[in-house]
Amino acid sequence: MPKSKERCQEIREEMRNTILQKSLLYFARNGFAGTKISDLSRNIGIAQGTIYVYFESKEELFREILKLADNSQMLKQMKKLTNMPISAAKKLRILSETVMKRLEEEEDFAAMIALSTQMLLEKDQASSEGTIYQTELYGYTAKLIEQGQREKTMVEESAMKLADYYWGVVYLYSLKRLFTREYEMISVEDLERTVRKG
Amino acid sequence: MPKSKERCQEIREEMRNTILQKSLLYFARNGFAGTKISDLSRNIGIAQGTIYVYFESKEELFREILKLADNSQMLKQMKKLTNMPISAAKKLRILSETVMKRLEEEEDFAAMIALSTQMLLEKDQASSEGTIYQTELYGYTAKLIEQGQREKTMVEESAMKLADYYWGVVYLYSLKRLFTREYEMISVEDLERTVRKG
Amino acid sequence: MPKSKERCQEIREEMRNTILQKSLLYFARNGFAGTKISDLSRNIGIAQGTIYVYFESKEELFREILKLADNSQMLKQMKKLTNMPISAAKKLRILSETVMKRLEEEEDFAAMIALSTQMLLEKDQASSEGTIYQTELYGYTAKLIEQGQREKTMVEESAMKLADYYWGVVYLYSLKRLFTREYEMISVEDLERTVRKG
Amino acid sequence: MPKSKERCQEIREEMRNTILQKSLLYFARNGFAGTKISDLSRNIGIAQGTIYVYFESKEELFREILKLADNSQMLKQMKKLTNMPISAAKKLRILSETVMKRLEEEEDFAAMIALSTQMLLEKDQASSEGTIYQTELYGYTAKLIEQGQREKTMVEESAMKLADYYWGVVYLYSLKRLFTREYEMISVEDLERTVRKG
DNA sequence: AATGAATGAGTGTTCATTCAT
DNA sequence: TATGAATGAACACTCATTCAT
Repeated sequence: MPKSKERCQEIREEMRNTILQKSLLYFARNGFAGTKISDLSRNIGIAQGTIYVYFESKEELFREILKLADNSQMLKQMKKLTNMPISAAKKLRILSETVMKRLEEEEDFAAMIALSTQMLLEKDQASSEGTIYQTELYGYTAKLIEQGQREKTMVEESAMKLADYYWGVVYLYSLKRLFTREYEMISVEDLERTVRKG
Repeated sequence: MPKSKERCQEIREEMRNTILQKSLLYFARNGFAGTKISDLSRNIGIAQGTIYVYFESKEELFREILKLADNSQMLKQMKKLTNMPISAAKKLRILSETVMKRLEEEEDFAAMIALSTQMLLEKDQASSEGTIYQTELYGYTAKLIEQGQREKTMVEESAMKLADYYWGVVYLYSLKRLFTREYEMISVEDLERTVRKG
Repeated sequence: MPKSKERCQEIREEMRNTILQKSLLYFARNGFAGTKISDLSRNIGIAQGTIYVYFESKEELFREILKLADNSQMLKQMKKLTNMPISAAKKLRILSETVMKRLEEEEDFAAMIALSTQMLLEKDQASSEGTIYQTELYGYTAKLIEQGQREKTMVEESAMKLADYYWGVVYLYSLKRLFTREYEMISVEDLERTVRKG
Repeated sequence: MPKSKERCQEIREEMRNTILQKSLLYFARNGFAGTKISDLSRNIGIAQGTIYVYFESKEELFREILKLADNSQMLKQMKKLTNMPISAAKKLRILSETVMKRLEEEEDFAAMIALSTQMLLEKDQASSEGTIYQTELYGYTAKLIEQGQREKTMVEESAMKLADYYWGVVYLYSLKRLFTREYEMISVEDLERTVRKG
């Protein structure tokens, strides 16, 4: 009596997601070289071999995690925000509140930010796949800042540099979220001061 | 012409420093797990065995590097700054200018900041040796901020949190300095906005 | 309509034989170590687990295959041949024609020869089960050759050595049959020259 | 005091050859899949890691062994033999005596024949590198046989098929040499009967 | 002191086998 | 009974460390 094909597929998908999600956190905290398959599998609660049922190698697993960490969701929100008929200051507030809330509530979000920003940092090659969304995200943020500059609410400097600064600080507090138990999260206002005028 | 004892000692000291300095950069860029002794020694231009003439193990080498990265020099400047009879805003300017200048000019400084901040992040145990100075540095910075708060030039929030934020941003741009070839460094004003009032 | 016990048994027997026959070829081509259960089951067109319904282990499956490859049929023919009142030369011709015909027509025969001869080669221990028939076959062939030596049609050398030579060449062309697509099969006369006098 | 570059190179060459030679026998006897690096290194009397100092992988080691087993020496002799002003029968005798003598005296020769013939068998792709010499060897042997056919001393059949048969028998007795302790080696005359007329 | 070949414990990966469905 | 996902022991390979030179 063979298992139903559908149920099988379902189980596979479930396990694959479990591995991806747990690995996301593990890799974000320990880095690629610092992650041992033996530790990782123990952490997930499966046998080492099981990982290789779903992924060809440690490297492939890592690459798949980076795809997850592409922040396409964040990007989608940014696009929507861009087209809204409100002031840049208000847009920034919405963005910052969303980001800080997710950072607090979702450990995975922090891990995704951490990993994708690290990739952006460590690789000068613009070709790396997982970073397309990231740089696009920066682009939209820069546009938001430019609007703010026209409205005299944002600092008069290279918008791209400021966008990079803003998301850099988000990266910084993603690291804090991931590594330290007790820490003081900065406020939305603190984050906004990276780009806001007086 | 036998070498004098002193000359011998001198040569030893020289090699030891070369190893430490080159390793500092290598570890800062690749992390502890990501650094192979084989790669490291090739990068330094010596044989693998030579490292073990000067250091007992990879771990000991790393610990010695962390000692180097203790930023005692920065701390000394902070202490001096604290006692100067000038406004907090001016003190902050002096500090920020020094930091940004060193960041630009000395790659080693960036590496030291990167490593010591990472240690602070990754280890919740306050006991870790290399981080004493670091936290002391934060303490002095908090005092500076508190002065600024009394003088109404600094943001009215937990001074320790703000100090942490300030040095966090310094860490962020240390990473940029270490990893990316082309990047826009933030200005002293950008850095100061982490703690300064409008 | 519940299946009858017999029908059930029949189906079992059928599957078991399918596995044995397909495995025979697979093992003959890839060797024991070179055969993966995953590849083998894919080749047969069943799930990996199914093999373990019929056989306890890879080793047991291999042992069962060797039993199949015992060439008892060949041996029976040899016995019959031995007692026939004809010249050794004629007997040899009948044997050789049968062998070469089966080699050409039945891939399984080639696989059986290949596996059983390999066992004979690789194991010095005469105790190994699957090789009893084989050595018996060699014995009867030696007798045939001895008759030929008396009749002056066979080479005057150790009959056992010549029998071994004869079947060695059969093994050789079993390998060709198994591994190469395009090859020239030797003729019956070529084979017979291993033992026949000019 | 660094080791002299020359001595170092020498030591490396020596160890590399030891590994190659010992592995040749091990692979010939156990096949690629049946050879474990752990067993192999124990057999050689070195640590597992040492193999990877000299070869990138088990596969590369095997490829290098196949290059060794290319029988270029045998080929050279064949070329010389071809041009000698003597009868094909005499050439065949010289060839056969050389081959049988080496088979008896040099276990490595048997291993080389075994491995290179197996490669020839298992790979239909004519592109495989290690088999160039082998097929060339067959070509020269076929020429020798053709000369014999003109001189009426060799069997009147496809010369290439006969050459293949001749070397097939050599392969067969290489296997016996490698696998069995006590065996009767065929005589030079036995071997020659593969191609010689009455 | 400096070297780099050799080592073997430790890591990534495979594969025969099990087991819930 | 048949399945194929899950397992973990065994295997290939790496790398921090040692040691003869």
